[in-house]
Amino acid sequence: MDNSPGGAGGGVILYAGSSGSSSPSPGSPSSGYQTQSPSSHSQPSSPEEVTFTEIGALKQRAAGCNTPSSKLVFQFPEVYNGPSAAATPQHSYAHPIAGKRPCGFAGTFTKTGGMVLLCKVCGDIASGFHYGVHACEGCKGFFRRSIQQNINYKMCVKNENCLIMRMNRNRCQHCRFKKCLSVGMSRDAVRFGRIPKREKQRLLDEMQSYMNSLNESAAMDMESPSVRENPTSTDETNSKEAIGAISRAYRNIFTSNSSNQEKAPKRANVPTNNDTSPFSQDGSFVPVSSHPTSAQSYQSCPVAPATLCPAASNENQPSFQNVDNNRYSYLVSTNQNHNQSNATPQRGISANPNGFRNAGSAHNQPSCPWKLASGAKVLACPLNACPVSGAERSSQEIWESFSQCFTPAVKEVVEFAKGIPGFQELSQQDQVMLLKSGTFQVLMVRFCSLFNAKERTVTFLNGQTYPLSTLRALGMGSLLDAMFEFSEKLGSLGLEPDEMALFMAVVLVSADRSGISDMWAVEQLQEGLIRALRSLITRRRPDDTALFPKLLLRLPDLRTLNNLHSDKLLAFRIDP
Amino acid sequence: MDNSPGGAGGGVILYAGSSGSSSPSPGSPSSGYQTQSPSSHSQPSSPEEVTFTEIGALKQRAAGCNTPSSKLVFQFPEVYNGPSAAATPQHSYAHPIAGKRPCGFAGTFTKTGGMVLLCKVCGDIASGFHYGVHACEGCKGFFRRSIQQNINYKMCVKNENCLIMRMNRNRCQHCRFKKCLSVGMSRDAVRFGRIPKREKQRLLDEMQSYMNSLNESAAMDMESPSVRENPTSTDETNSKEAIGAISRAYRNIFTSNSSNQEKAPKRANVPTNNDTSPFSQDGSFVPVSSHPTSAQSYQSCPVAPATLCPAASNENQPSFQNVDNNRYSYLVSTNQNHNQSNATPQRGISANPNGFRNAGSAHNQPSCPWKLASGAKVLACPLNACPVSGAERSSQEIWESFSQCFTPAVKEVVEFAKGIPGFQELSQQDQVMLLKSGTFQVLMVRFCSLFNAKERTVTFLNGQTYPLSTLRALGMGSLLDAMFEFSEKLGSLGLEPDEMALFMAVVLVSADRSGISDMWAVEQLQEGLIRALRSLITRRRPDDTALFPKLLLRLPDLRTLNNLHSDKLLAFRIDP
DNA sequence: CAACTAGGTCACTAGGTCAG
DNA sequence: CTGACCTAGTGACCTAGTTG
Repeated sequence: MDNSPGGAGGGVILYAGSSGSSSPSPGSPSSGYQTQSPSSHSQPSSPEEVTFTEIGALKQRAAGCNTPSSKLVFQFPEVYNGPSAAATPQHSYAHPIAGKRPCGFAGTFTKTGGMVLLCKVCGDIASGFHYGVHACEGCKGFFRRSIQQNINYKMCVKNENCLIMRMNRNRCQHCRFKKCLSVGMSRDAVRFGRIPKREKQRLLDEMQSYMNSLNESAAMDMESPSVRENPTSTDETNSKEAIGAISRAYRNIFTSNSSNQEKAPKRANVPTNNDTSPFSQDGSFVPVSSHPTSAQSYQSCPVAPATLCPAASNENQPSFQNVDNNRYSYLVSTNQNHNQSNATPQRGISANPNGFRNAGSAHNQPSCPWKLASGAKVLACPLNACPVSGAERSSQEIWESFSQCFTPAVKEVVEFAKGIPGFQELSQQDQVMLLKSGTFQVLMVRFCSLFNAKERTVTFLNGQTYPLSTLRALGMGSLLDAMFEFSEKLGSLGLEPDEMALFMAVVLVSADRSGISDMWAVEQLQEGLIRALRSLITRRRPDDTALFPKLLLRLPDLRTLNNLHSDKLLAFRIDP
Repeated sequence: MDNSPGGAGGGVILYAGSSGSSSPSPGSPSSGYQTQSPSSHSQPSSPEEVTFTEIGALKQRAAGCNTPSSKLVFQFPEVYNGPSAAATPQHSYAHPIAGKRPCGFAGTFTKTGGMVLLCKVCGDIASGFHYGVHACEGCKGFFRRSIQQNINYKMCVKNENCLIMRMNRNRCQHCRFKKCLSVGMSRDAVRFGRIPKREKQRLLDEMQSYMNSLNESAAMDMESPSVRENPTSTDETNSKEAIGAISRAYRNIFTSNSSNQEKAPKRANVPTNNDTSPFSQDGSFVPVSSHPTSAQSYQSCPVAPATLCPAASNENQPSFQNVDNNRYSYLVSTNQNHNQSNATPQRGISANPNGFRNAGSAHNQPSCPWKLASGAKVLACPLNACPVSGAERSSQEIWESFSQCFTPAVKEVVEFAKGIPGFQELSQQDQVMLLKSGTFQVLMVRFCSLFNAKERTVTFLNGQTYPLSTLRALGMGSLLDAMFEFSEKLGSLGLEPDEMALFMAVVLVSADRSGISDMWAVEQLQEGLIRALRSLITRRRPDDTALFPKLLLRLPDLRTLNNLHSDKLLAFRIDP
């Protein structure tokens, strides 16, 4: 059973904060269920607080941190304090519901304790351990019906490797059932009765260590990374070496599927969809984070969180800064495959387009914040799975799922940065600062091709392509236009992959300087990279002397985009 | 969580009357919808009629209903208690779903407890939550076909901003599909299974608070006045008498300056408008609040919701839109003092940069400058003195001053109603109910000339004229467009003052029927008025047999406008 | 007993149909 | 092509039953 990383059965773990906020997730079982005993029902129903996920909340809190430098780690919820240790008692939330849990976590998972388990099949919030696996009510019911009636679903219309996520789990029964089996669902694996303490403890321990590792790794990714490979070292690498190293990093990280992206982002309208997914299939994603689930990621993520959002940097206000950082948004990564509904409506199933998985909650959507008419929320960021969210989703949910979408992309940027000769020689703090203010810009460059200036369309991560007019109608105004403009300009330069890679490196080290402690080192690095870029370009196109300066002129544009983007994000976060 | 905006996704809410019966929804799926047992119906007074009929369409569906004839009405909720009288019960819903509402409402309509949701795309009655949005069978099917077949509709022949309404939804596929996307329809947003209780409860709560707020404000204005004088008497007035009386009331009340208005608002460019009075100014538009219907708005949509009046923007939510708005420059209004910093940056008084003409004097609106920058609030209703309020004013203040603006207009409608032969014969409660649901519609007709379709401008009460484009930039989208469209249509009919007066009377008595205790009396009154209207028109233009039906076809449009308007208002009230 | 889950229920919806 | 209806599912909740 469990394969899951998590061990216990395998659900993906998400921690919830305690606070009360609430978000129940949409699909989640929310309160109801779990709730404790029936008796407890008495309570008002759900208190809202039950929330699980609170991601949002966490996020926020995380935001609070100021420490720029450090880690972006977040704090976790109280929950974790001491991990192993005695701990648990810690959080005692006052939570109503929670209240009842004796120990901290204990009990609960699901709700209160602080953590939430995700369905191993689709990533929605699990309502319990069903048929040997942590699964949501939907997958539980689906599996039940499947075996009870011994249904033979009709063949998958695609390649039998549909990625099953909450939002698309109903599109391919064949693959859904297959996924159920693959994650270990079985009538033979049924477990009744209360969870043995032993197992519970094990789960907790795992979570803890998981959390710890997350923190560490995250932090590491940014900070200490230096350690690892590529000790390229010398800061004096010459241009050729730098070019080679950067191109390699670019290729390995952004282009390969390793992560999960597809390669080159396709250009927007790509009609074809190939099927896609390079991603591993299922599990794939999930693990994306290696563990992590997204949820956390944010928080923790060291990476991400902070990093991104560069935007903030510009602002003066500190406070906002943090805010922004956390909220970053982003464009996605890649892989897209395209199949989208609108765009390519081909039938039902889409593959999952995005490679991002959705972890939990909600459905999808996400991204850039815009709202629409009635209750829909627009977060039309290409990184998002879908530009508009139904009204039924809370802002938190949307944010959450959005963040799941962009987290992988952010991590890749971090990896890419580590591949830049000399980057790891900077102090950890400075590395973090540059990433904070430059991630968005790097992503903008990277995903430039998602914006098809000619066709006036934008392809989202999930592969869906929307006409600019539509998005604009959704309220995406200036930012979108600015992105298009930028993409058009950059695209017209016709850069080769290696040139693009180098340019991205330049962009990163040219990011906002505020907060940099060793300015000189950064500038040296920048100079070297710019030199390399010029040499590469000049060498390749001796006649086109204008290209290099044109490229540099894109930097101010990126800065502006960064600001616009930050504003939007901030706005969304504050007032979704 | 969910967000909100609509709660559940956002449909527009309509309350249905109690009874249960019927109706239901057209397309409804079988099972579900409906209702409860008849038994429960017990309640209320109103007989069953739940009809919403919007004239046309609804009718059909509505067929079930009993009330045959007429009405277009929808029902209102119980919400209103009687103002005056003791009567109404309040609604406290005990359980949402439950069948019985303590009060009047009882029946359930569609899903949620007692209310009917409107399609977010076209405003028709929604058959459920499809593709993430409350939608009617038509839009659901249209969207399904669109994505399944990946249809690329041919370009809009107009400006790609066709207003999609039930009546014209099939006129432009391009815009209809666009609207579907903009309201959030997506294959990724599909939700299966039953509605989580929590969500349902939330929806109900929202409705309730909405209703309450409506009651307060609306009720107030209307209630008391109705009572008095003029026992006109006979209910049997013949057409001529009725015509005479109504024309007189129209002339005395709407045309004269008696009230206090300032003089004629200028007509901005209003070309034609016959006679018309310049309305008094003040009162104008608004108030819709009366009640209406739809409520919901979910929370507002943030974005663009657009519709009407009130667009709100405020600090809190800055969604992108706001952001955009912020960048908007202000226009200022006029005379007023401006003191705000943001507001009028430019010189002190600025002329109006944008072309607005300023006519009148000002009123009070303190800040009219639209600034939108930081906290500006937009409440761009023609009845308002100024479309935008500075951030320094609280929502409450804005609401209050706005209410001062429209109160006179509302009172005039009440006076006019009293002048309608037979109106005062109705019970006080029924008078109030009709006024609640019909005041906005009457005002819409009355102030039709404020909308200059040719010039594409809107003249506010205070005499200022603004171009449509400017208002649209402030976030007033669909409602404004809908109002323009309506004005254009009505204006093209070229009614004479007396015809207009009679039409207004018909509009009033044709308003939402919910909550009416003596339906028969109302219907009789309506019949008589319609007869009078037909006779007047026919007599005057024997050749134009199409005019009368055309006029009646405006009623559904008014209903739609009422809904749109209510949404906006609600949105503003909930989230200014 | 209390903590849990398999199954049952039935409130709901995606899609298919086919008359209009 | 549109949209009223119908059917096969879906999944939120509940409860009987299991286990510590």
